[in-house]
Formats: sequence, structure tokens, C-alpha cells
Amino acid sequence: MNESHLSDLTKNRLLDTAEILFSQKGYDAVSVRELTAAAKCNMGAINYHFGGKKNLYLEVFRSRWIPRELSMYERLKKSLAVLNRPSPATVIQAVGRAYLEFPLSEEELRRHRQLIIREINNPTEAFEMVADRTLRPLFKYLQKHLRPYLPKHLDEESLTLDIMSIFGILLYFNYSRPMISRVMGRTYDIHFKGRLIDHIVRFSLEGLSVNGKKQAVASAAGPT
Amino acid sequence: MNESHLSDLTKNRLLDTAEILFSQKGYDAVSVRELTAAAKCNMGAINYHFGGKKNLYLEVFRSRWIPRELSMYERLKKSLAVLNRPSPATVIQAVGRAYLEFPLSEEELRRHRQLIIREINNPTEAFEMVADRTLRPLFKYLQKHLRPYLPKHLDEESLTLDIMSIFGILLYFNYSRPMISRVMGRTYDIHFKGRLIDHIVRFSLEGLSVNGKKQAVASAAGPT
DNA sequence: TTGACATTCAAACGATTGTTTGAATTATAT
DNA sequence: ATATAATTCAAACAATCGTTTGAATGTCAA
Repeated sequence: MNESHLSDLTKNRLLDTAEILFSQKGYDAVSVRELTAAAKCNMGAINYHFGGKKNLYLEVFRSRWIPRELSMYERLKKSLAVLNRPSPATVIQAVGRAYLEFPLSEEELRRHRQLIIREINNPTEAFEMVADRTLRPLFKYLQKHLRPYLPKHLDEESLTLDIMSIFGILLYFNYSRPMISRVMGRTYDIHFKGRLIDHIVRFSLEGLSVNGKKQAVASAAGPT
Repeated sequence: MNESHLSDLTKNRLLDTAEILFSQKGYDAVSVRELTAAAKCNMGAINYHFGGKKNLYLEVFRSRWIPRELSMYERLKKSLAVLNRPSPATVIQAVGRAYLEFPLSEEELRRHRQLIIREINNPTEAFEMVADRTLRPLFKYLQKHLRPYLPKHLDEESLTLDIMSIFGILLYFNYSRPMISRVMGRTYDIHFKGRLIDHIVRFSLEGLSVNGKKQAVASAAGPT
């Protein structure tokens, strides 16, 4: 039960394999037999090291996903720290690049996103963990940097909506890659990714409430 | 095996229950025991009427999801048919309303979206069916209506990206309702929904390539 | 009413699920 | 070398999975 000096090799191999398989197929679709077979260890190892399949899943987020996301967040902060009062365009491109060009292997990046996408779509205990540690801090950070460039009369809720829209587009263009590749008729290669980032930055920047244009159509919200 | 005059009641009850449960919990998380118990029929009924759990799932899309989506699509077309050359703002608001204000009960709407969200995230045979019948026609339709208002030099791919971004935002603001409610600190009621539509229309409209503004930052795409 | 077919049902099937067990093995320290 | 603890392992556990079976029931035309 205690930690030993050496080894922990099995434990790490299990975590690696778990992240791969859970991200590929989702929690339910992965059996502990398949998992331990892929990790080349005994079936009981999951219960011995983690106390069950569910805890192994949570541990993937605790010791893999969240640290990676935090270092990604740090990277974003550092890239903007050298500038004083970076423009919205710079901020958006920075976060776009941080999300789409994170310096990890293509495979690791895919795993990272698949895991959180499944959680957003079908939340478990892992989601609250992630939201507190990474999601809310990121939103607050973007809010702080974009606020000075937006009209003073713009309420906080509108700003949050803007930020969530940008985040949403970012999420969407990663989240449904197969669908997008299919509909666009392009493989999701490096050129296409660059193209996507350009598009996302432009689209999001225009969408931001930097200019106070009136709406061209009647509001859909009631008179409240 | 053949269809009988009366009855088919069980078959319909199974489809209803299947749509509810599959949308709530996903395909894997629903057992045929749970399903048939909820539909108040025997377990063998699924294999008798549909030939297995998987076919029942596909039949939910065939006979429930796709027809509903098509009538939604028809509704969108009719709302724009009365106008000649509707403006992008009008088109976007129309599709926004079609998606967020579809005249169905809140519950039915939730089921409808949950089903497709799970498919986009984790495609099965059902996805291709849906893409061919509803997704691609909708994209083509939007493309046709927005094209005249965009710069002539704008290539088809950019237009498609714009449309997918709008679609993505729409999807996102439905797709992650729990997360959005949580982060925004608002319940997803009718007022909030109206607020969201206004926001989506404004954000998307600004994002559209209606104005050929230059980017304020360097491109992320290579020189290709 | 009778015969033929459609439908329902309880029960059991074999396969697979996550977890537990207890012995065998390995590592560490005295 | 010996004792203690950590780790691995094959095997079996009970529970649940989707599907099949064959008899019972219901339906409708002749």
C-alpha cells in the first residue's frame, strides 16, 4: 500500500495506458481487462494501486490532465506578460495558439482534448475538479485582459458571453474534428490547423464587443 | 415479424423510452433490462421488434430524430422564403431561433440535442445517416443565402469556416448548458435563452466576413 | 370454432463486467 | 541470511450485459 523507492513503474504504466484508452473510447467502453492487458500488468493492479477503476480515471485528471492544463495556462500568461496591455487581437491569438499549438505531440494533444470533451458532455466528479483548477481561472484571466478594451457600459455578463463564445469556437473546432474534416473535405493537418487558427482569431475578434454596433434585427429577448 | 393492424403500441413505447434513456445516459449506459422495464414490456421485445439494441438506437434516429430535424429545417426555410434576399443578420437570427426556439417541449428539445451531441462526440453509424440527411443540406442552404453578401474574392472555404463557426457557437451554447449555467451563474431559463440568442446573433454577425478588415496580428498559417 | 400467424412473456444462456482473494514473488532493511 | 513489507499474479467472485428460447397468449380470417 505504501510507496516504494523504486518501481511505481506499474502505477505509471497504468496511468499512461488509462489516459490513452479513456481518451480514445471513454470511461465505460474501457474494461479493466483491456486496460491491464495493454499496460502489461495484472488485473488486480488497478485496485491495488488506485482502489478501483473510477479512482484510476480521476487520477488521470489529477496527475496528468490538470498539470498539463496548468502549464498551458502558465505558458499563455508568460506569452502575454512581456507586453503591457496586449490588444484583444493579441490576447485572442495567444489563447488560440495556446490551445491549438500547445507544444505536445499530436497524440498527446488529442488525448488531452478528448478527455475534457467527454467530461463537458457527460460530467463526472472529474469535471468539478477541472473547472475549479483550470476553467474558471482561465475565464477570469481573459476577462481581466479584455475588459479595458471594451466599452465601459458593457456589463460583465456580456463580457463573459463573449469570452465563452471564443472558448466555444475553440472547443468546437477541436471537439468535432472528424465532422469538420468530413464537411470541409480536408484532412486535419498542420496547414489546415494554421488556417483554422487564423479563422478563429479573425472571427472571434470581429465578434468581440469592441465596437458598439447596433443590432440589425430585433432582439429575441423579451423586454426585461 | 410482420406489421399488424392494431398495436405496434409496444414498438412505439419502446422508441419513446429509448429516445429518452439514450439521450439521458448514452447508448452504453442504458441496458435493455432498464429500457424494457421503463417501457413496461418484456425484454425480448427489443429483439423481436427491432432485432437488437443497436438497431433500436438507429431506429430512434431514423424515425424520430431525423424527421424532427427536417421539419425544423423546413421551418427555417419557410421563415426566410417570404423575404427575398434576406440579410445575413436575418438569416443568422432565423437559424439561431430555429435551433434555440424550436417549438417543442423543453424536454423533447433537450433529448434531441443530447442525442446528436453524443453522436458528434462519439460517432456511430447514426452519424453518417444524420450528416447526409440534415447536416450537409443545412450547411449548403446557409452557404447559398450568405454568399451574395460576402466579398466576391472570399473563397468557398472561408465561407464554410464562417458557417461552421456560427454552427459551432450555436452547438456550444446548447451543448454545454450545465457548464455555462454554472460559469455564468444563471439558470438556463427563457430569459437567459433570449439573451443568448441576441448574443449569438451579434457575435456571429460581427464575425462574418461581411467586412474585409485586415487582421491586426500576424497570421498563424505558414506561407502557403 | 378452428387454424395460422403475430405478439408477449418468464426463464435461462453464454459472455463480459469490476472487484476480491490468497498465495507467490520481489524488494528493502536489520 | 532473515524478517518484514511491498508488489505481482492467476483464479475465482458475484453482478450485469445483450440475446435466445420455447411456451403462452392474443388476434383475425375462414
